[in-house]
Amino acid sequence: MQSYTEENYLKTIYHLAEKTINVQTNAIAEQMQTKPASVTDMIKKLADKGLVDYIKYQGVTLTEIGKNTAIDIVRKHRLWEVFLVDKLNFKWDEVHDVAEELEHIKSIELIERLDEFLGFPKADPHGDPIPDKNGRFAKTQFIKLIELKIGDQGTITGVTQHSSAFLKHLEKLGLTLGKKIQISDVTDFDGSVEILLSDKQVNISREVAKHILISSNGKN
Amino acid sequence: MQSYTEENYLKTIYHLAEKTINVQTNAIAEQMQTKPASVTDMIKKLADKGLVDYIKYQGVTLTEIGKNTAIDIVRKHRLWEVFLVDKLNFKWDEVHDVAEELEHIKSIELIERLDEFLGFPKADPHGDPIPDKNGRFAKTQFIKLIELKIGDQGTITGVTQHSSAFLKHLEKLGLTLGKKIQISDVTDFDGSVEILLSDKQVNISREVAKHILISSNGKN
DNA sequence: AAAAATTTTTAGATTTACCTAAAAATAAAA
DNA sequence: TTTTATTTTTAGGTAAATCTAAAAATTTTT
Ligand SMILES: [Mn+2]
Ligand SMILES: [Mn+2]
Ligand SMILES: [Mn+2]
Ligand SMILES: [Mn+2]
Repeated sequence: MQSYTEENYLKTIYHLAEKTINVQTNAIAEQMQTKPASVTDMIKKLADKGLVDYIKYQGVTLTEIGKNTAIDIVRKHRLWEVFLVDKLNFKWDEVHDVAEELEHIKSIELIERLDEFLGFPKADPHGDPIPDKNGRFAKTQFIKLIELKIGDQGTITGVTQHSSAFLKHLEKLGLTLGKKIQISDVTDFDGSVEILLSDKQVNISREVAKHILISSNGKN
Repeated sequence: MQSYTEENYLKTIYHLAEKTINVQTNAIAEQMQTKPASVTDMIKKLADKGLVDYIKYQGVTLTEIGKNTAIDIVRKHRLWEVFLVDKLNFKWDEVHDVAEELEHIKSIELIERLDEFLGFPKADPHGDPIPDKNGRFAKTQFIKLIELKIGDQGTITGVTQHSSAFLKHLEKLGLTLGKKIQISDVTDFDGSVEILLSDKQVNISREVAKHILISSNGKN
């Protein structure tokens, strides 16, 4: 059984490991809003428990057990987010912090029944895949909106930024999950992108375009 | 903002205060499954925070703020219990431990929306009243089944014991909330009570009868 | 290959929530 | 009203998760 804190470390390491093989102490510290010295302490503890492999100065990787534990926490987090949005009518930008707490409730029965109650959803309100009870989920192969060319079409299926400010911004522009879009122009000056929606046309900054994921329906 | 632990102490003191004015250190320790010395430490801390009034060797009482905080935790606990039973199909004997964790999730918005989602229930699966968002609830005036006389009728509306063993036992006997009963006999030998249900007749021990609450529909 | 910069670890403290053992206060019995 | 029993508090310590400051290792630059 892991503590609330250990679980948060495992989840953070899991997400960071999606970018780099060996996860660095400083990266964990930044993500967890703590100090590198504290991270070193915790890494040693997790290594003792067999949840991470650790070589001094070389960063950490999750062991099989550590990875499974992390995936289970991610599963809980995303299922609770679905609950909050689908059942309690929260907006997609309001659910993260509460799910951050709910993900630590320890009851296998609870989460399996919640999964069933929600109809075994495949993705959370931000388009992220929800692992099943065996930890399996489809590795979604999305393309970043920023990488699309003029004329390309697709459907918004995810975001890589979960801050309330960012999500509210998308909401206001009408860029929500499931919306079909087409790139109508890319500005030379600042790289901002002009997007054609069914009813209107919106302009988004390069920065925003970086964090939107598109499932492409083929070129043009 | 209180810690998980402080909240549990406040809730325990609140429940104990329903029996005695001044709550004793040892009573808290027993309820919290901890040592009296630890209780003294925590009491001092709660007193410093203005959540309890405390005189050395004289026990504690909740301040207005402390009481409101406790009631809010009780509200959360009971609402989550309703959720688990009504929405996730848990049995009434399976919900306590999970609710014990869920009650500490800190989000006013969450609990208000949950309340609404559940249809503003007035009582939890054990018949205990659910405080509204202002902390108000009807002081239910139930009588213990053990106090009924032969011929008395009533409806089961609560229990004063939440252990799984006890609740499963009641379930098996068909003694669930809302059931109408009539006392058909009280055994001299061991004080056990014979109860008439709509369809059958069951015999319960004195000990069981002590923990069932009845809303009486008048004598005989 | 040194020097400089960055990253990471150690050393030593702090805070929270516990504990045991012993002392002090209060309540009950003789 | 002593003596005895019970309750409660203090004293001193532990473990988890932090922190700051300084030392050590690694990486990058010159
Ligand atoms: Mn978390
Ligand atoms: Mn999400
Ligand atoms: Mn609790
Ligand atoms: Mn209950």
